[in-house]
Amino acid sequence: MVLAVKSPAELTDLFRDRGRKMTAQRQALFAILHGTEAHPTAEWVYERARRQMPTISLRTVYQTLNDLVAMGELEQLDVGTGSARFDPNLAPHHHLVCDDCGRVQDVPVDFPDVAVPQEVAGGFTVSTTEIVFRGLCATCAHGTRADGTADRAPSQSNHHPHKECHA
Amino acid sequence: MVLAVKSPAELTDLFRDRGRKMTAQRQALFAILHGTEAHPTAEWVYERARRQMPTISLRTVYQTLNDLVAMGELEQLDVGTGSARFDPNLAPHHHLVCDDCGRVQDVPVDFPDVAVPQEVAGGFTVSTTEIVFRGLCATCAHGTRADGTADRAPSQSNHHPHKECHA
DNA sequence: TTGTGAATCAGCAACGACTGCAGATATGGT
DNA sequence: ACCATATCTGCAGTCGTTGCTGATTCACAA
Ligand SMILES: [Mn+2]
Ligand SMILES: [Mn+2]
Ligand SMILES: [Zn+2]
Ligand SMILES: [Zn+2]
Repeated sequence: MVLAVKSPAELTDLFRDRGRKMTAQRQALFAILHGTEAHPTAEWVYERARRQMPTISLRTVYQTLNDLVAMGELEQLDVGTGSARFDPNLAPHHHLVCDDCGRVQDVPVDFPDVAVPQEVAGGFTVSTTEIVFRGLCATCAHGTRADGTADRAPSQSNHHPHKECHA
Repeated sequence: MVLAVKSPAELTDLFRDRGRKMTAQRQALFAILHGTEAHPTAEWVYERARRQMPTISLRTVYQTLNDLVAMGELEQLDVGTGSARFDPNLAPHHHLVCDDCGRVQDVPVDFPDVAVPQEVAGGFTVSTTEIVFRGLCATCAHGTRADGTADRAPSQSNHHPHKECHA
């Protein structure tokens, strides 16, 4: 575990400080987020929340996740797996992404030499640097046959993540 | 200009070699792709194609772009700007992305030191490394006021690219 | 407690990007 | 010219996400 989102109590205070109300829905979502160190999608958070609160709406999950992102308590990433991932790790870091199942794993390593040389920047002002390493996770790599062909959708697959493969 | 997609004639040969037919639609699209070194979206290619061939369908544009990607003559990237970008530059390189207008610019620089250390890889097999530098392009940076606030949608804007800002 | 107004929620329609489908059309070898 | 089939067009459908709106709930005060 590297760094998780703040505790439900702390997030509650943050919301209250901003003059916002506290609701059972937010409490439930805060607890779920605090209990995971993965990179969940909105849909995954929704499924989790529904277990405790069957009437919660997907709309509210998106709303709350967006609020937390706007407050800087959660980061949103788009690694091209179809839906946005929400990252509780606020420390600067990079990611490994499985091309097959969509699993996302932190790479808490700093690469100080990575910078855009003046001559190619063309007036661009760089504020963030995101590195995505793509490949196969340990689980998906095992599905490779001796002849090198994979037993799963190969190149431009839609790589729909397997259930629970939201890490 | 770093590297453009192959000429219409060469692409035609490639298609014919694979037993595929040549059509006016493909010819038009090949010409458009060969004439741009930017990172166009399917929609942008469609608008261009429509000028010469008003009846061409967006479906055909997607089809052809997908075909070229499958043949390795074009690369597809998702930099989180809403729609896929198609990249005629097949040489390994990275990208600068404007958070405001969505402009994409090549960074033809190799960073040999960027690798995932064994201890954090967790069994992952890395096949590609993509670096995205985010910030503001020269044009969008000019819209900043003296007090530091921007005159455009700030943080979580939908960053709809300006028209023609497809570079 | 009870009242009040604003914040929030649930549900559903709509949206943008993209794909599946099927009937119409065009290609290229004979 | 003829035919088999690759391709094209148009449209419906999917997926992730957001807009809208009436109903509900919270926070605070009377
Ligand atoms: Mn992360
Ligand atoms: Mn490029
Ligand atoms: Zn995997
Ligand atoms: Zn810009």
